[in-house]
Amino acid sequence: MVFHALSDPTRRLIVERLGQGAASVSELAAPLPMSLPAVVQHLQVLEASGLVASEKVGRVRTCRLVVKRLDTVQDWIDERRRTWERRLDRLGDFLDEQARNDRTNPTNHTTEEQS
Amino acid sequence: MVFHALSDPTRRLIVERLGQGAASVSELAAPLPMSLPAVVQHLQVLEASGLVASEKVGRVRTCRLVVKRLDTVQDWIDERRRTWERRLDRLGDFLDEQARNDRTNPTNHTTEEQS
DNA sequence: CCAATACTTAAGTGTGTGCTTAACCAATCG
DNA sequence: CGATTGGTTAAGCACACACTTAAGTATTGG
Repeated sequence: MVFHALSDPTRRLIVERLGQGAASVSELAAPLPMSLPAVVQHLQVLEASGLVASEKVGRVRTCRLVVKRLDTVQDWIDERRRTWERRLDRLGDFLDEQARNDRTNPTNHTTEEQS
Repeated sequence: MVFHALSDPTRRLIVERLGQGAASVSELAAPLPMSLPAVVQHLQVLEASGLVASEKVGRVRTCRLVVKRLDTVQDWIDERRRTWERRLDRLGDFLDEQARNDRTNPTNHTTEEQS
């Protein structure tokens, strides 16, 4: 749900704001060009995703960023990169092998037995 | 657009698949539980976001992952973390200052002048 | 106690998204 | 050639999404 939560520009703005420290719902809503209920709906999505936590004290709900949750995205990205680099390594191995074959058996680019 | 592109599970699957190397449209579609046009639509979103590039040779379109484009997400995440840590630093400074005041002037937790 | 503040809930609306089927086009194969 | 493969285009449909306004509920300050 984290990717979905971050797919909306308004929600990313809210996350950016919360990166600078906790804030109340109306503080978050103030700079945004939409009604307060709309902001609350965004906050619900963010909270459901685990990116934001909040607690109500008196009549004011204070929201904070759950930085740890950013790992979800980070990890996914990292995994893609790792897979990609492993692929390049294998490609390198393949080319090395080809080069070896070329030296021992020029013009034949496979490893199959000769009949 | 990158965040939006990655918000869909099917598109993330496609990116994961392309992480292991380039693939044709039908290769990408084969394991997915939907029609080929649906997959093509996902590929269009991914291509518009810059995460995927493709070129057609003969009648087969080969798609590849643009790993570099993952930086967009990575950078945003990193920036959030940096902001967060700067905030914690400032909080640390504030607490240090308080501790200093506590030692020189116990019971007064502000820095204002005594009248 | 009354009014203002800080949300909260509910209901409705236009638009976007993910998918479908059907028809089509172009390259390749027997 | 005609059939198959690989992909594209178009139209339509159901549901999700980002909002809105209106009406509520607590909490708090005067």
